[in-house]
Amino acid sequence: MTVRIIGAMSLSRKDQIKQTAAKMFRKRGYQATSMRDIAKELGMEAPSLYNHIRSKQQILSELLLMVADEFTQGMAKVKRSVGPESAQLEQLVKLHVDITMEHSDAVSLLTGEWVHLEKEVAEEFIKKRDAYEQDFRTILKASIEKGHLEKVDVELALFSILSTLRWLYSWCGRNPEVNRRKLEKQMVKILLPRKKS
Amino acid sequence: MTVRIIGAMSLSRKDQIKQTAAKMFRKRGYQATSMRDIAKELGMEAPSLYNHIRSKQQILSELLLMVADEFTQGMAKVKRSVGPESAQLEQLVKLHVDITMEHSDAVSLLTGEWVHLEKEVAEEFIKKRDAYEQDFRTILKASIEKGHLEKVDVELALFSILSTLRWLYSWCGRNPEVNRRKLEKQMVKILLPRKKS
DNA sequence: GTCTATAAGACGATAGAC
DNA sequence: GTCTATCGTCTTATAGAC
Repeated sequence: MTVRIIGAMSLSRKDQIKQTAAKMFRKRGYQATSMRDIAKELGMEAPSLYNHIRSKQQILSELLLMVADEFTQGMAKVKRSVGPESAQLEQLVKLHVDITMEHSDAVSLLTGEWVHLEKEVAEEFIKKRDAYEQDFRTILKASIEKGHLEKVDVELALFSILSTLRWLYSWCGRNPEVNRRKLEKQMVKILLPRKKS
Repeated sequence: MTVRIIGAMSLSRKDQIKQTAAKMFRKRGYQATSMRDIAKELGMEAPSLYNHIRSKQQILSELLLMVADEFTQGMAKVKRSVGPESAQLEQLVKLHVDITMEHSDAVSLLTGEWVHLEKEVAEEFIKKRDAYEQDFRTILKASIEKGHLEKVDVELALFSILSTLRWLYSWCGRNPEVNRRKLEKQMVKILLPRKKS
């Protein structure tokens, strides 16, 4: 049951479990984290977890699909926005910074732990990831073709940008005092080198 | 026993095991790959593996330390080279491309699977990784200060460059026909934007 | 909603025959 | 050097008392 307290939000037991699991999956990996480990961290016994979740797999899939949906919805909003593609690219960098700072543990699972999803959920996840990358590619390509960005190989530039954005969570982990605005600004400068005219 | 055949190199049984394990660790992760899985892939029974290796952990640590040493030695060679730092940076990009194409499965383990190393080996690995990054930082910093590169935040630029180079293995996995020279050239262009004068 | 007890099986690794 | 048999431990998950 969800309980609200004035000035703060008390998480439901299920959300506590998911949050704790995310932190442990991030540190040790999904397979190396047992239900006993998660329970112990929460001060309870492993079987008690099953009163709140159906399986260990459900924890992972809900975490990953939640973040994937955040990215999908963010991309939809960017696509609806008016203005040049170069401005949309800046919005995408900000989207990554925002989601990463909001859900850094869950975001950290996007890179390596999704392989432990069972077949059906894995397919759903990959579908969403590929659609996101395709949208990103379209915007980047248009921006380069219109001469807003340096002329480089689109695929390799996309790869480089996404590689950096995917690893942002480790940057935020090492620099917890990071200022969101400054980070966004520097990231845009490094990842989206404007064409000199 | 190692056997040489004219025109080809026959791997020792131990190297066969390491190579097969690397491929499976890459695809499913260290923890999710059992000794039985590895043995089956090689057409043998799990206990037979122990005639060639001492433990599953030994396979992982030898793979990771081998690649780490490749990077350490490559960096030493770059540091010994004469010429401007901007040229040294280009050599580093080429170093990553070379090692990644030569040992792509083992390289893929550098990003996520090193966390499964046992304490002592993990510390050795981290020490080497940190030393490598420190050398990279020194060269990058000098290059920016001397005005060879665009003026950007050194730490964030380093983070971005290493993020992309670390993920190169997945690029090579998806583009197997990739031309090494072209890849190096494009990487330099994207990662090391020269200052316009 | 939490517990204890336990099922049913996978794991890494060893012993010892051949 | 490979096998079969097996040890001891850990795993996810369930049953049922409270």
